[in-house]
Amino acid sequence: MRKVQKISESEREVMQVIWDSGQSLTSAEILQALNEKKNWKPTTVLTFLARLAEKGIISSSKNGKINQYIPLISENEYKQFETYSFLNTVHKGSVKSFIAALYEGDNINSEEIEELKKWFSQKAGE
Amino acid sequence: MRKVQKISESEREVMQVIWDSGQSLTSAEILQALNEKKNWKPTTVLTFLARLAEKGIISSSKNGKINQYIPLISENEYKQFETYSFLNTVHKGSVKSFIAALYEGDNINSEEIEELKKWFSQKAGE
DNA sequence: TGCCATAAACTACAACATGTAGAATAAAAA
DNA sequence: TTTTTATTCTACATGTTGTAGTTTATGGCA
Repeated sequence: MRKVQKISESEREVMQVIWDSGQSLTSAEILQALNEKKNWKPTTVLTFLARLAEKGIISSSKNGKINQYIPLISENEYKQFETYSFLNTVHKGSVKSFIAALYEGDNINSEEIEELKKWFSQKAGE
Repeated sequence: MRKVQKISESEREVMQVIWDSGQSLTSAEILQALNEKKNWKPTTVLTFLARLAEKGIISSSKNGKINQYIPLISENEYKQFETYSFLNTVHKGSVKSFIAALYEGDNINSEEIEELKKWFSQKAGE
């Protein structure tokens, strides 16, 4: 995973469309997918795409006059990057601190705890 | 926990001093504590303190001409807030997605997993 | 009691991020 | 060749952040 840069909320929404599609998309396709939820002008979305390219998150390749946009990093890779930064800045790198915050803040319920217990048991055995 | 606002990196460093002290501090005390690591002018730190007060993270009460700065939310409460926002924006609220990102990104080692397993066993029994 | 040191408040400003989109350009279609 | 249209450039207001000088208020001291 090369040097990733953080993306903004709007950029994240654009990426979600691209990641969800599982393939490369044209701006028209991206526009259409965003159409329902967002009220962005086409050029606005194009700006986001340009910025995502600058940030090294996607690349665009021209096919005639139409661009194909393809992710350079997967959603998972990006999440890993964000998770890692978050853990370090807010929790000084401590996973335990993170889990404790979830627990104390009631952001995790007993089902999730059960699930995680299973998950940990399994992983720990590997 | 009232409506908390996110704080910047520098503001976080100032808060760390206050939180670590476990009591209310004067700006002089804060300055001194920051002195070793940071090269901030006194007024710079005062600006951070003012912004922290605006953001509702601390309050200052005047005692003569000297201010006492005291946290309005604890470090844990703040971490809970940040953790909650992070989980929602990056992981769509899924704890499992978070843990998976940690695991896949090699941000958690087997000792930590062991530790968390214990932690979960204990918590789940409560 | 009036002056002075000093703590705090106010003001300032550059750099960057973000949302927003019009204007210009390039290239395909008619 | 003219027209349509996708993409690139340019622009700009607003907000955040780091940084700190200037002004004001106030308690201590002469």
